[in-house]
Amino acid sequence: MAALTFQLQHTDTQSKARAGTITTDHGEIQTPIFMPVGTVGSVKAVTQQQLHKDVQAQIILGNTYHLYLRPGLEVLEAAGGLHQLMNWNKPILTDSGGFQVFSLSGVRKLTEEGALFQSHIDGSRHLFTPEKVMDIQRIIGGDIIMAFDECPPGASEYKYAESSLGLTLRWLDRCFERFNSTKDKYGYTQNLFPIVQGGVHHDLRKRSCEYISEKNATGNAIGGLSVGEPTEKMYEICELCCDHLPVNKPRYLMGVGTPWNIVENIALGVDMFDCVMPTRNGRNAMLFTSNGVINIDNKKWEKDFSPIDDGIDCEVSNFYNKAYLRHLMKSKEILGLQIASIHNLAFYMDIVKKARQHIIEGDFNSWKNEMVVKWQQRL
RNA sequence: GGGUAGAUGGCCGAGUGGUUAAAGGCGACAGACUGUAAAUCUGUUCUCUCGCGAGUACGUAGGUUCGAAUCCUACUCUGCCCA
Repeated sequence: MAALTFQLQHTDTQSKARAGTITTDHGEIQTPIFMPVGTVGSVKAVTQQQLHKDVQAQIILGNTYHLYLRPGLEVLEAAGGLHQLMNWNKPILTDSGGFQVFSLSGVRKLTEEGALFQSHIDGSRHLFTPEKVMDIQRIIGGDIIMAFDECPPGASEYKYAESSLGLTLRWLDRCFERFNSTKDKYGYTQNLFPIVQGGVHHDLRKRSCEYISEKNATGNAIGGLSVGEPTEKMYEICELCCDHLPVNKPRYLMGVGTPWNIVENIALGVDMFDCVMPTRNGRNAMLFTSNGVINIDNKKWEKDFSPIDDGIDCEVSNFYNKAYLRHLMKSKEILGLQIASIHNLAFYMDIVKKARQHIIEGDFNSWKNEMVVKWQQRL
């Protein structure tokens, strides 16, 4: 059992895109990669079998905050970790709950010590400290676990972003200290990824990257983007971060994004992505396809019996037609949510798979520029 | 045949003299969603007009009144009860 490694195989000449292979104790991950989000130990509406066969997921996410509240550490530990509980034998990455510090802002309080949350389930109070978050993630058993950070809103002023970053970096030291003084819980190696913060401010981001690089982690993450700032700002900051993070370690851009966001950020040097968009928007009738964006609820699809998407290698997307999926969604049939989620995830996986091919073949940039226009079209 | 309750916008259903183009729900039609408090949320939904506004509307036909979905009369239809 060994720490995560990253083998860089190709670097694009026209852009900063890279193709590589991450090796974990639960198998390999071909990068660039998209990681479906399975917050509570479930990629919503998609079975593990479907994740393997139809989506062809290589790694999925879980969330510390949610799993800690339910099913709770006792169950997770008794199961032998999340892999065992959900029968998922490929890699898992767990987010730290840092994003919940941001998104549950109505029910939490921040201090130097940590973040005091009020459970959205029963209102009970829980203190998350960097140490506790490391301990919880050890028990959940993610192959990759994330540092506990604060994710300030995209519009944050310099002063707030600076003090927030200070807190995040102090928390980072405590995360590593705890992580390094505890052991892998289930026999395979767990890896801690630190997270760059600093809002939209260049010097803060640069300082953050430098600080984080010194940790010499097996991979690094960029957080605090696509949280309200303009898209161009996101690209600008992302590029700056990529330029200041180690070349030979995977770079993970957290929470991004649309299909076009993903290929644009691949072009800037990002290797890993996660986002709720394919599943959440899928459940809400928005389909991302090879030809553009579809709101499958729209009347125009009522009698369109063509496949949801025959431009990707996914049996579900090829098999079901638009009129049927519209009917299912309008009827609030559970099958509709499943099909939409599987299709969107398969499309996302297809994007990163093709991106990788084009990076290796050397025509990534022109392919990307063509696809970005095509995918954004509203059908 | 007798009695009784009722008839409201695509549907269900509030409203019993003016603040009612008419609550609410459903349906329909759009929109939003980026490390998931989201199978959620928002908007529109009589006609004409970009809008201001105007015109038609609460079974049908009359009537009372300054004013009626709301009161009166007749009719039509529907539910229920009794024969």
